[in-house]
Amino acid sequence: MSRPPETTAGLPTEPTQARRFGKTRTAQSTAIAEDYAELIADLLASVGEARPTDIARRLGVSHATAIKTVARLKREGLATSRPYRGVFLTEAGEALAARVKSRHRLVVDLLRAVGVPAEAAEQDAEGIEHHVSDVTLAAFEKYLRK
Amino acid sequence: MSRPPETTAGLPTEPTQARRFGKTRTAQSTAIAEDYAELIADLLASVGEARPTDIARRLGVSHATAIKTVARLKREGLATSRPYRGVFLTEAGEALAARVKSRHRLVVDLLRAVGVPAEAAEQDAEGIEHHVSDVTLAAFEKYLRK
DNA sequence: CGGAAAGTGTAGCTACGACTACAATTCAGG
DNA sequence: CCTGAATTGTAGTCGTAGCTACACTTTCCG
Ligand SMILES: [Mn+2]
Ligand SMILES: [Mn+2]
Ligand SMILES: [Mn+2]
Ligand SMILES: [Mn+2]
Repeated sequence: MSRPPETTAGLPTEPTQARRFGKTRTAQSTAIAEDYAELIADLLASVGEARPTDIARRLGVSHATAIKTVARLKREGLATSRPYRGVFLTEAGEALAARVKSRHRLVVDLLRAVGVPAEAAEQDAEGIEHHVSDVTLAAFEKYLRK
Repeated sequence: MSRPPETTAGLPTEPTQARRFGKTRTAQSTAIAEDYAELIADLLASVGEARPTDIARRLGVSHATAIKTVARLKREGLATSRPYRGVFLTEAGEALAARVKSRHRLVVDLLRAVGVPAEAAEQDAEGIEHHVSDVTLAAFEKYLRK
């Protein structure tokens, strides 16, 4: 019943390290979808509609890029849209947006709690949020409650 | 002397949000270079050489992928290598590796300090480390010292 | 109500990072 | 020393995410 060690000579074991890097790569591929979902939900809630141009302006990309990525979200069952109408989220898309939003808040709160200035916390959270596992998230919550 | 507001109706202001997303995108494009630099430095220190196959195994990618990315590091002045010899780091590459390594450690330490279990901390740090600004890093250090 | 402006969509390009398949080189055992 | 295994390198393909340029709708005003 002995498992292989997780580290040798300072370095983690090969399979362990490969798994970690692999998960990080996966997270990066979902990061964009998550940001789009969150932003679309925010726009729908605050403006009432999510137009490709608005999405593009918010993200700081060209409208062509935004439209292409929305097409990917549609392919993945997260969004819907019809030509010259705004973008909407499917149930799956809304669920994702909700999860992402709460994660975003939690990460910002944790950063603030350990003394990170507001603007840096907001900035860094935008990237960090996509790499925080559920286990870590739970630890953040527990820490913040105390 | 009045600056434009950073938020309106819950959402950050357009230019603010666009800047944040843009920085996150940049961070993601440098993340891979950072991990390669850190790993090559570790291999050089612990094994004495950094072979493409070893790099590939550690990262969990094919050797072809590793070789191509090393080529990019060379193009960017971070690494050197000659056919069928191992990979080495330039001064710039070593400097990057050192910075990345200390950041990695700090992020893990911070996560552990707020109660994240060891393996989750290691896993998540691998992604988070690329999105932690100097300001946040300084805050982490200060928090850990107390 | 008819344009012009704004918004939307498409085409075609680049760069990156991943892969497989195959070619070339190095290196160890016999 | 020579030959086969391991390593290294290269070619070609895919998907994602950017961009600009251009075409097509919609919408808003005069
Ligand atoms: Mn984000
Ligand atoms: Mn976010
Ligand atoms: Mn990393
Ligand atoms: Mn790292």
